[in-house]
Amino acid sequence: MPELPDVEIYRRVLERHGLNRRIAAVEVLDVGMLADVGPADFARALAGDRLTGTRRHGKNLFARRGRGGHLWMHFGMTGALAPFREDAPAHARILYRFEQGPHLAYVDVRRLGHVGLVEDVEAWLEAEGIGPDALDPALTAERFAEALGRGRRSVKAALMDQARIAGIGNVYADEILFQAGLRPDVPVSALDEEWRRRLFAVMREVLRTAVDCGAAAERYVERLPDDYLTKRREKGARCPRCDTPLETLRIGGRTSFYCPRCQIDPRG
DNA sequence: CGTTATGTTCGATG
DNA sequence: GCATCGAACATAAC
Repeated sequence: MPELPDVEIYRRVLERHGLNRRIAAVEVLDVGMLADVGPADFARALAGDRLTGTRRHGKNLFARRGRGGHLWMHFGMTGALAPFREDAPAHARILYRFEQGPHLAYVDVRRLGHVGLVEDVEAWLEAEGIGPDALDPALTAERFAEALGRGRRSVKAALMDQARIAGIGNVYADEILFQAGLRPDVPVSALDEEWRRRLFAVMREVLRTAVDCGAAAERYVERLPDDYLTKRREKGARCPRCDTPLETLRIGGRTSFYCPRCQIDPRG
């Protein structure tokens, strides 16, 4: 589930296994994953180099290269970064081989992710139109409130808009709205400052909790608090708080789970 | 076979 | 101009 918490875990994987080690070779097993760079240039840029630092912004992961510039990864819907020693994991698309294992594999079943080279991260984020990271300490409640906007757009669509706040996807948007007690289809124009502050605090809490529970790990969902909606994301499930059957909505082509009793529309 | 799935982008439509 | 909707991308699981 590569949303912010999952990508944060991959950042830690990269930090732990990929930093300051000489890259012996890069194997591009699927050229289609590369964005704006050919396999030969990509491999040549990294082979012999070292990664000297990591950074995550929203769902994007960057690794600083010793020679300058950065390696960039986006995980799409099914991407992951996994260490391996002998055989590469199933659906591995790019292998980063170090002189001694473990090596790292960029894995992506559906191949909707992208990998490439980025020179200047700040300039790249600006050019891509990506908003402030949801967990950036510099993101204040005031900036968050402003970023949500004031239009007719639904609060869920706004939360998932990477140009406004970067890092939230379908699953965590539903969780944040459940924990905040807000229906997903409420237009942002209906949110007063108090609701915006509440949404901000809940967003931080939910994302931090997901990271702390080891997002992206096998069966990490089980470690989430019992009152988390994410544990019940399936048809016919009931609200973890009041046992009311959950309902679904389609917003932006994606399914939204919500509790019709615990989540309200501030307009009444 | 049909439906759905954590993301993003693009073209069409309101 | 802005927001929304469906389709597309590609693959697996139920």
